[in-house]
Amino acid sequence: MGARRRSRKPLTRERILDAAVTFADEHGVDALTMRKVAKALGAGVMSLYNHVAHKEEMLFGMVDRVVGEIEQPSFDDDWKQAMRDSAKAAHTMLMRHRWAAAEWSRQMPGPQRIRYMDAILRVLTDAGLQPHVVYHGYHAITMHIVGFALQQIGYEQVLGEDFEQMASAFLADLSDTHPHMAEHVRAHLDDEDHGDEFTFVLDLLLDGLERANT
Amino acid sequence: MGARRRSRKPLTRERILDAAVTFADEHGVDALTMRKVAKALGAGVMSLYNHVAHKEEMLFGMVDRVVGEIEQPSFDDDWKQAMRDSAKAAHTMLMRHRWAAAEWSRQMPGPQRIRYMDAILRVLTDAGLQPHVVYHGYHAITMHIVGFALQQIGYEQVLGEDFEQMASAFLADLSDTHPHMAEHVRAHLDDEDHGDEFTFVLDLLLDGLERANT
DNA sequence: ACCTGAACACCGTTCAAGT
DNA sequence: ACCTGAACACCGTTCAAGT
Repeated sequence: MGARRRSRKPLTRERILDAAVTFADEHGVDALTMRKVAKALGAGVMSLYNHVAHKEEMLFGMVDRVVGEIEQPSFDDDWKQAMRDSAKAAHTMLMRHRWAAAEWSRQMPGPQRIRYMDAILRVLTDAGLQPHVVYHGYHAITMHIVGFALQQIGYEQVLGEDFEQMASAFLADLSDTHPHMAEHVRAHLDDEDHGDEFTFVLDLLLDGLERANT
Repeated sequence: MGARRRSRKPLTRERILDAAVTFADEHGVDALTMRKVAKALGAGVMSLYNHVAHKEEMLFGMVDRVVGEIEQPSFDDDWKQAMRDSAKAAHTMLMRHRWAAAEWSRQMPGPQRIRYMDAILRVLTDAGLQPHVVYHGYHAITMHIVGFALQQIGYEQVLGEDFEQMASAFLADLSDTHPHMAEHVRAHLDDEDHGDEFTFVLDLLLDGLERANT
């Protein structure tokens, strides 16, 4: 132990994306730096540029790489169940790579995301939904997946701060001026039943799509 | 004309946020720099720090400022119509300030956003929806608003690039390997009926909430 | 073909000094 | 109380040089 250089293997786009994803998982995407990725690989900064065009393109590759971790939906199951499982898998991935949801919404689709989209569109099409319902459904579902992850991550981030005492003072203030908001925050705090909010809203969408098809 | 210093008025948080929003609207949030905001105001960089804590806090203020531009929903109309109008107003704002949707999902709610949330929660509550439906409904609706804006902005950004010729080459490739995806892209390109996708999915949600209430 | 250090043109922010 | 320039510790990326 104690060796400084990380590896003798040659640098690769693959290895760079790996290191970058690991770093972002651990330290957040804001702390992600070309210099730090290089260091994690025991290479000079400029060596990275032989395999990625620039930082933004590296981020593009990173998102696409983690999207590839989502397992494909089943084409045999009940379509709604297949969608629920696939959405859940996507959600789990976005919670594992907490930077990925924001980046997903910033970057263009790469090969893995195109493959993912194609699979979802196929499930909806095979379910017998009309083209315009498939079209809207695809957007509604992916929006829900990414949007929900973004919101949950933001919410959990707040919880990480000086929350316990802040919350009650905040609620006291709020109760006078914004009663509905205060009630909503309270509901968040006693996080009881809404444990499966993700599925609740997803089902709202799936049922809605089914009904819109008639 | 030709005066370099922008103004003799003293620096204010208000004026700083104004300048920053205007700059971000024009040049995008990536190009937004403390130095450039200062220059736009004819002030030294460090003067900004007398009124905002740091760049991140300035961005927080910027989002909250533009959220304040969304007009409050009506409490008299049919609740669904009120929600549709309010969602439309929010969407229009997010299209006017194209950086705002991404920032909305990154920043904590400020005073204006709390006021906005409270109003929406009130509409849903007054509609007679059960607490857990209000709770889920609020999230589903705001998720749709922000998520839709993010997706539309991303999509329009792609269109701005070397698209016309790229699209057909891209489609040819795609048709073989990802037929459903190719079909979806084609549907996007003939942007016919889906003109009101935003409302279509929103109505899916509103109807779903109503039904979930029984 | 791949790797790299030096250098450039930027950043956000600290600090100490001004009024 | 507000303003500011100089300085610090970083960035991403260009370039020219190495193998």
